[in-house]
Amino acid sequence: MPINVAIVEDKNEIREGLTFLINSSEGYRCVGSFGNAEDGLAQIPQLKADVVLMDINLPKMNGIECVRKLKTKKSSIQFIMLTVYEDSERIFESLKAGASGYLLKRTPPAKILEWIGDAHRGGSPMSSEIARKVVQSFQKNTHASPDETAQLSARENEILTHLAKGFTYKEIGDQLFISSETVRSHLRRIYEKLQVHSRTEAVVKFLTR
Amino acid sequence: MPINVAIVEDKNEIREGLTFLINSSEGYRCVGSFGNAEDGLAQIPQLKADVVLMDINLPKMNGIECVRKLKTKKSSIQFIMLTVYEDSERIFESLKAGASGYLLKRTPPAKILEWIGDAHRGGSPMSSEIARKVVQSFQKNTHASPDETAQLSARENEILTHLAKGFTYKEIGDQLFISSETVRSHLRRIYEKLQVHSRTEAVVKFLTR
DNA sequence: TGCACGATCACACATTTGTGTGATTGTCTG
DNA sequence: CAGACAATCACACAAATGTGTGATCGTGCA
Repeated sequence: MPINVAIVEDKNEIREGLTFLINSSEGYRCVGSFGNAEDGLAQIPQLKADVVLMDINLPKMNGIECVRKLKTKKSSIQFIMLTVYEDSERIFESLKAGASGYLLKRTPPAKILEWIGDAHRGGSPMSSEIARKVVQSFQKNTHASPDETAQLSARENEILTHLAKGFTYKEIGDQLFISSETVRSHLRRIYEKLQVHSRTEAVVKFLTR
Repeated sequence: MPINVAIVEDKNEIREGLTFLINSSEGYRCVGSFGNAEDGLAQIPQLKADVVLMDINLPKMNGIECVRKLKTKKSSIQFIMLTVYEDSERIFESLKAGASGYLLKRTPPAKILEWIGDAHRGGSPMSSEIARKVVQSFQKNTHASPDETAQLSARENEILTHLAKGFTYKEIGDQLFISSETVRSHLRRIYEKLQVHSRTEAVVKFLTR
């Protein structure tokens, strides 16, 4: 059973090149190719596609929007963005929309087949430049500051976790089977350690740590 | 100028295998190999290493901790985790610690050289199984909920941004040149739209949106 | 054995917040 | 032009929060 691939790409030359590449390779079959997002959106759900190669820059609806819509209809399809854009914004938007891979068009054709297989097996093929951008956002969102939350005891962390869900002292106390006064005691220490003076500040430090 | 590589790996066989692989390849040179994190931590800063291959499971200090410490000392070195662990927790911890790549040990040796080059050129080599885990966390953290924060007006967003920094009503008013009463008015509408009843809940929705 | 420290609880008081009930002004749109 | 709506401000009162100043109990460690 070959891997069924569909293509959405507006440049004829590239689209035909990819179609030829896929059809002439053992184990791969191109089951459809479209020059715009609208056609792809209408036809792809009927095809037995396993993997879709999606260009981002398309005439009307862009490829990211197209993935978003298709993914909600047929979540089993794996989408690989195939594009020239290297900026973080487009990468993240694509991944959020449900794409599992993101490749630059300058990827050598031979590699593309490998990536398609990867995606089909549940991997997330990414050019390593792209992966770096993703990793960086990861590092920014998590690492960054000295992280004072590290000095908190297990119990204090537990309290803070509940605080970060918006519960009042009383509610937290009820859930942890302690009095609200105790919760306040813990909070006092937490504020001291985090050097803050309100729930909100504490929660911000906790969530963005 | 070859790429200088150092290795931290406790299994003699693997360490020697990697050393041989690197030294027998054009353009690569192994400038050091260590059987534990402590030795690596002490020696690597003196070596002119470009890329370090780091095992995670080491006798005393683990590889993630070792990367964290080395990265603060010599941030120009690129670290690639080379391990058997495939669980999200270790992957994320490594990336947060400053690793730029994460490869599974079952990666074919030939590929490893390619990955080292990738890392050296500023990429983030990752086995596609690993990339998938990273992408998934990305999708979870961003996508997900209906995002009620979308309905907020520009001004309301501004207020919320300040609120999320932990300022009191008075402080926010001063910064935006409006009275604290007005801030309270805005907050009232914000709470309504977000369906919450406290600053903390609002901030949580805002930060995790 | 003694002491530091985390976890628990209590009371008091000032401040901040959440919310009900208003009002005024400007802008945009059908 | 009327009506919707965002932005501004005011007053009042109850509830929640922040903080000072205590106490008790258990566990680990020097």
